[in-house]
Amino acid sequence: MNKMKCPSCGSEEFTVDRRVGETICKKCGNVIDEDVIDYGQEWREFSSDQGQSRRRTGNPLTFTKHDKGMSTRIGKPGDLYKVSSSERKRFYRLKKWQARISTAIERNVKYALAELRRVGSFLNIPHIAMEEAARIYRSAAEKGLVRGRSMESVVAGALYAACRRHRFPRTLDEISEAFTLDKKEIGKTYRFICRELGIRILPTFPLDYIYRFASELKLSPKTISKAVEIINKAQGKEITSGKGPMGVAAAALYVATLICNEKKTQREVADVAGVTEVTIRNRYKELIDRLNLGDEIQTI
DNA sequence: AAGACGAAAGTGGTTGA
DNA sequence: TCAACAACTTTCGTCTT
Repeated sequence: MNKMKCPSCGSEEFTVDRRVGETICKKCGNVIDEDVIDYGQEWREFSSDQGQSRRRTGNPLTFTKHDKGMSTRIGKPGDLYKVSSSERKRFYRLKKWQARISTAIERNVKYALAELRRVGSFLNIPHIAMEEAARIYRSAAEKGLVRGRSMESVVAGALYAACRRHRFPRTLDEISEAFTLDKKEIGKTYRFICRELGIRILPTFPLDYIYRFASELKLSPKTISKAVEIINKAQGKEITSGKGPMGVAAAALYVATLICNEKKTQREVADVAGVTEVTIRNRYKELIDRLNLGDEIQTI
């Protein structure tokens, strides 16, 4: 191993920031080298077999880049003029082919992922769910499921599915608003791609929604924990099964605000939860009856 | 005047024959 | 493929604060 020297101060000590792939001089902070290999691994090993087969170098694989971050480009922009004129012809041809290899699917996925990133940052989707959504979209595109449907609706469906899978559910309302798409259409494509790709989506739980709704309503921690308590009790008594989880979450929050003297109107709660006041009323009546919450509300 | 309540009719999706 | 169905929505009139 030959020793590197910092060109500006001559120091031989460096730190390597593996996350961004930079080698930095310890003394003067000069960036000596960029794009160094990340020695970490982005995959998980469940057995030594798997570990062997997955071992590789390069940037981490990611599904949120259309080529999974593994693109190969023939020639940087300026390279064409560094070779002799006879070579240049061949070089040019290779470049052209490279462009052609990028098929219609790749192009489509590229645009789709751009859209996905836009909406993802708008809705603050966790990274893991974004990766999942990208993966689902890619599979859908490769199976030709996008044909006959709008690209956006498939992206939206993939995102919806990914969010639910990772227990960060977004409501169809939120997603349809972000995409400016019809709710029904997203629901339809969502079900379609889940069926075709064999994705099994479990029903969501009221608890998955509580924290997000609560923070949108700017509720105090005390009220939130009360709502969580109510949900847990309700689930124990099987009041929640078969009911829409968002309605249950909304009702629990509404009751919690009454108990903790932090009143919100049914309208306010209904709006953030994407259900109607009527649903809240129906649910919260059941909650009060079955959990004997009546006394708690009166003893404020 | 705003919020809560509840009845009644309508919606879209699921299920089972 | 169709009808029954459960949950939820929309709409609207009434009561309460």
